[in-house]
Amino acid sequence: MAVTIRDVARASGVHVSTVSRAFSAPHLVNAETRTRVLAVAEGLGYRPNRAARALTTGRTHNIGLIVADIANPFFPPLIKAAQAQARVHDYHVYVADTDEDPRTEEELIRTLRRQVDGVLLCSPRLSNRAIERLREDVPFVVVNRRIRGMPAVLMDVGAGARRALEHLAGLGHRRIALVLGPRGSWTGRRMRAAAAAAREVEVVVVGPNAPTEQGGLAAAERVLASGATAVLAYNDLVALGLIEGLYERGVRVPEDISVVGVDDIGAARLNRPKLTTIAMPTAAAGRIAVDLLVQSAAERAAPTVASLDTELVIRESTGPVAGRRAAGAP
Amino acid sequence: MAVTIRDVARASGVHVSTVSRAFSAPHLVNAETRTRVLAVAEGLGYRPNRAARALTTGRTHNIGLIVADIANPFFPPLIKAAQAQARVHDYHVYVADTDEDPRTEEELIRTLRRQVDGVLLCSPRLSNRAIERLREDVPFVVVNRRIRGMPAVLMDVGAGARRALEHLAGLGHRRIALVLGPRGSWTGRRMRAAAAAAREVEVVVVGPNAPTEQGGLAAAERVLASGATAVLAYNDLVALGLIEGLYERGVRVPEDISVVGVDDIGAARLNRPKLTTIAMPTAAAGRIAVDLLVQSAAERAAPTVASLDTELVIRESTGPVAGRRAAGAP
DNA sequence: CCTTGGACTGCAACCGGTTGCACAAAGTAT
DNA sequence: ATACTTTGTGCAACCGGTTGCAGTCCAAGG
Repeated sequence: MAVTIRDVARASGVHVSTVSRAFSAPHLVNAETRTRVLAVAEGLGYRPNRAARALTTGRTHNIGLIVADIANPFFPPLIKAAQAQARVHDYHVYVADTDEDPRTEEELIRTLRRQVDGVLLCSPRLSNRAIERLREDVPFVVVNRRIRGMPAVLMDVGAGARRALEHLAGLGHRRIALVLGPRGSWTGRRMRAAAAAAREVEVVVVGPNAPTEQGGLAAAERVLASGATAVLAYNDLVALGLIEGLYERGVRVPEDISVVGVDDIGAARLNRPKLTTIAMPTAAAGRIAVDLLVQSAAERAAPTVASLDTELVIRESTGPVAGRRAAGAP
Repeated sequence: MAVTIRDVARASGVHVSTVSRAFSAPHLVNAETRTRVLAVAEGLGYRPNRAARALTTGRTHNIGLIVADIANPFFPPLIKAAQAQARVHDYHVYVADTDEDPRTEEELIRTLRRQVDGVLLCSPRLSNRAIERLREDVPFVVVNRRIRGMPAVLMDVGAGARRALEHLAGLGHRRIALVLGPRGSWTGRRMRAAAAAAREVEVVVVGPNAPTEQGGLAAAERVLASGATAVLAYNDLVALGLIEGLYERGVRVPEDISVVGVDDIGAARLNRPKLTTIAMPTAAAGRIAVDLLVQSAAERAAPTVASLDTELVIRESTGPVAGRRAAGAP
């Protein structure tokens, strides 16, 4: 059916092992033999069968990319970058979605385990303990989670949150609601820590919530009840949902309440008011995570942790606190 | 290293072939032998190696999913659904992004060819001829493209565009700009056909454009020059970019110009004004496409073409033509 | 001239499963 | 009791590559 290494060997009058080496160990074969073999292979449209190769070498040249929700706009740029970078290393990427469910996540890792050289775990919902157990079976690189002894790519939301709180404080806000996402989220904890350390502002926590527009929408009531004049939301979806919920209740953003999101998804730029948000370097994270994975699959280097900077992008959803504005414009 | 079928065979006192059959041909093995073997396998944490299995059976249980741009919000719901449905059939999904480049697309298909049982081509940029040539090597299912003799999942944008034009005509619009996407797009052609067939409205074509916010933004000038009072955009991103561009020029939506998008991406609901748009059943398309692929890989049935309905979702970006409104509210 | 070593290439085992075939045991028809 | 099925299992070849080992050829060194 498909053209195999034996077809190439026959057509070029050498043994299969020579063909094999022409592809995967060029220095072991005579230069002109090699070019001849490659030419024949090209002519026949031969491509090595990766499954067969994986069987002997133990390297599949596949990586698994596991995310909680592909449709969450935070992930696609990361997936895109990871997939592109994987191609650079001649790797293919399995993408799998856990639907935010830790059990699905674990099962996914188990089935993927033997078909990949490593797994990229993006904002995993699994416990540290579970992840450490599974790591016996397959190398991991985690994104936005810190697990000791495990390579990771972190985005510095803590610093971003700090800057956001300063920004809000500078606008005169003194009581700020932190609208969190799912329980046990690493980024959520970083935001919480930043909030706890903040001087001059008082932070009230609202949550946990679903990390979606719905979650934000549902949190609107409690945000109003909290008496906060500004909000730092778990992510942009929550922020946008929240703005929608506030709007429905006749509360204006930023006139009545300021809102800051996290991620800088496309909709943050498109929405009106345009969202002030902490931009996450998702594409860079995807690229670097793949590099770490490929590298950690190849060598036994010490696990690297990359920390990427975030950036506060100030747009239209934040403004001076209501009282101050009135005072400023007599 | 990893536990293999031989480990299981040894531990349960049977031959490897019996273990193999316990998994993949249950009816050929004694019921109690089978349960014993499965129990041992479970205890050892055995999972069959798919690469090895693929080698003999010729079925990889992988499918390739090729899209032009993962980050384009049209695709993630489709990818998510496809991936979930694949799991139902015990398939894994490679996701690959062509960056809108036909050459990349072709190369991707070539490298994936032997590692998958079939490829899902979503809104391919490749020519029909090229696709027909490649199909010798691997079964395809195409989404939003019609190629004779090839299974396909189509979303009926034509009907959607017709309804959108009727909706606009009903609001008094007589001159409508059709802001297209990339040259040679199937959905673009359907929209064009629907526009050409429209009675009572005059349609002017603006394009081609990039299928992105940038494309829409860049088209704003030409839309204004066209003298149209309403716009049907290639997709929601273009529509949102266009609205932004109009807004920058002091033109209001829907007060001055009405805009209809296509896709119903998340941002369409979040944007203000909320976008009137033709909702595409992307999740259903992903699910059905996988079913067709799995089925066409298994049997040699006649290629099926599934056509899915679209729905016009009327929100806030469309309204009565400016003159009429004035007349209606004296 | 013989030895040594390097550069190539072939041979064959092996990776982890699947599957056609042979065969034994048990059940059924005659 | 004999012949014929049926059922369950083992044997071994095979899928398409990789790789350690051995053998050949030739150039350089002694």
